Amino acid sequence: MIKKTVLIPLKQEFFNRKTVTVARELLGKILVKNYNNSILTGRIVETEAYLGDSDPACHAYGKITKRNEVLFEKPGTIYVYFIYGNYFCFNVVTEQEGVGSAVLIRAVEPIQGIDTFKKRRNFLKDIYNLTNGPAKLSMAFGFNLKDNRKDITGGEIFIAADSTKVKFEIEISERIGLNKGTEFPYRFFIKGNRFVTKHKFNK
DNA sequence: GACAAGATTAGCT
DNA sequence: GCTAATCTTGTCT
Repeated sequence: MIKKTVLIPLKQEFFNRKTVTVARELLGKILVKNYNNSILTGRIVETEAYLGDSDPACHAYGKITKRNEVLFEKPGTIYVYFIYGNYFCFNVVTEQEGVGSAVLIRAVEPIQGIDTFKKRRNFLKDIYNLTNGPAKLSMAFGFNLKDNRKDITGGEIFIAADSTKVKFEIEISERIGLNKGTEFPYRFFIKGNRFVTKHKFNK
């Protein structure tokens, strides 16, 4: 049922564009992690754009600190941060070096390694609940602070184009879970996909 | 050195 | 639908 596909990492140029563009085009792409000789993959179905200079909700808004400096690195850098005590969120830095912007991966559709995902998610049976949230997918893929600052264009973690070329419609909404900057329509997700986070905007 | 807040989730009602 | 859990980071003293 799962076709063997050739996974070629997206290059740095892909991320060296406007954050909103990258966020939209990341939909349908394949998130890949090589893990102890096995491989974990998932189709990206939901993203959010965070723009550094003009976006109060972005970690990079304001001044550079030790925590957010990764956001100003070169495009294609992985930015993982810890939140609410227990959870990680997985971002990819966009635009040119020195611009503090990134795309948050909010949800993926599991493709390979579902057994591993389930194990990491406390043997959850409902696959629609495995990776439909930024912290959930980070748990399933095993992302943590050790992955912060890594290069996503060539390493054990990367994003590949979808060779199956499945067609889908893109839906846009306001972002989720923020106190500031919620008015920006920077959230992108695949219309009708069951692996998108269940939320008020998604009803 | 101490404290408050946060791009969330799980679990219970 | 609501609330607790949980800890890193930034800011202030």
